[in-house]
Amino acid sequence: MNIDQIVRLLGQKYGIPQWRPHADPLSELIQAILSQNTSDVNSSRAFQSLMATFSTWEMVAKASVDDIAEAIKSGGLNRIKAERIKSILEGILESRSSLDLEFLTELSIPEAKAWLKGLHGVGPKTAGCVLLFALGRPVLPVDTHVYRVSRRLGLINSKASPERAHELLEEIVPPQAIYQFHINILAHGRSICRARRPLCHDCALGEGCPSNGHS
DNA sequence: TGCCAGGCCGGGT
DNA sequence: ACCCGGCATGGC
Repeated sequence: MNIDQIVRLLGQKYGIPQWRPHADPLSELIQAILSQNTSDVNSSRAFQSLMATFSTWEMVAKASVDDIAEAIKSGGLNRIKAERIKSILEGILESRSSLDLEFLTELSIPEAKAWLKGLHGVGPKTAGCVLLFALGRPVLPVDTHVYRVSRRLGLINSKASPERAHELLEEIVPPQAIYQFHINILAHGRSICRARRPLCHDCALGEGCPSNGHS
């Protein structure tokens, strides 16, 4: 089963998500950091609380780690995330002199990704979220669902590391299909395809799911 | 109750 | 190049 068939089957099962602009790149970055290894209920509460506590990102940059950690407490991992958010905002202010990441649109995808990953606490998944959701670039954020389900479907070698999965999947998935692939793989991974093992018997991507018949 | 959630870093092999 | 512990709250 090739990538085009999988994209089509996912589309039949979950619909074709319509592209819509998300947040500005800096807000997307903060949201992505808060979502790291955290349920979306907890992380979105933390983001709302952060916005409600501080009126601007400049205020967050000047706040103490303790105060930021308190504001995002409901998200979990709050101490380490508060340190990362503060140091990232301070770093952007120092290097760019304003808290604005729109300049990333002028960079190539590899350049923009490298710049983001240079920030402490920003890995491939977080950088990918900023590039795809805020800037509309054809980059695939490989989170646990994308990683696990892609291996289950046989799209990539089950032994590939998460880092390697990023490279492999970006070669496989057509740029124009990345957004819907990401959205629908998450839908599939959150509902049906939840088991951690690489293959299973109940992963039903319609009749053609290659995971059918495995145990 | 115990396990897990849209990662990433630092230290060890 | 991998592997692993740490980080921490809220939901089920």
